[in-house]
Amino acid sequence: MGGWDSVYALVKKIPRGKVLTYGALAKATSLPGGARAAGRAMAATPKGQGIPWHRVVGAAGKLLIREPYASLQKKLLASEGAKLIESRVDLKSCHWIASSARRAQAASRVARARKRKPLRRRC
DNA sequence: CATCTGACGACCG
DNA sequence: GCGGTCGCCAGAT
Repeated sequence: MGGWDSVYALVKKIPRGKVLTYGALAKATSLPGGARAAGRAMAATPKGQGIPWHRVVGAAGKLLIREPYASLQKKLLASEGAKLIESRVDLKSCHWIASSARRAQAASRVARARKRKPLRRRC
């Protein structure tokens, strides 16, 4: 195993309905080898660990993985409310940045306050 | 031990 | 916006 634990940890931290690009992920975790390493990390994602691997997409929000994972990812993202356009995700509204976790937290709080109801958590 | 293969991204035409 | 090339690295055969 490599230092991919930090990668998985960060992926787990991605808010529902948001996505992170391989490049950003690699950068955020200081992964050597860049985006490719992030991709490998995802490919090697241990199943049953509750890791939302589907929230990790390509540079332009494009879904790069192939079947059968592709359809599954689409399905999961769609169920989370992510803006899906064919095989892409609208980063404009769904891109999440680890650096702005603080801000995202605030946004999350707002969303929660808006509903005032316990939002059913998936995954 | 040598080689191949990929869940990538930046660049170029 | 799309497709081809190159660099990069780890795991599989």
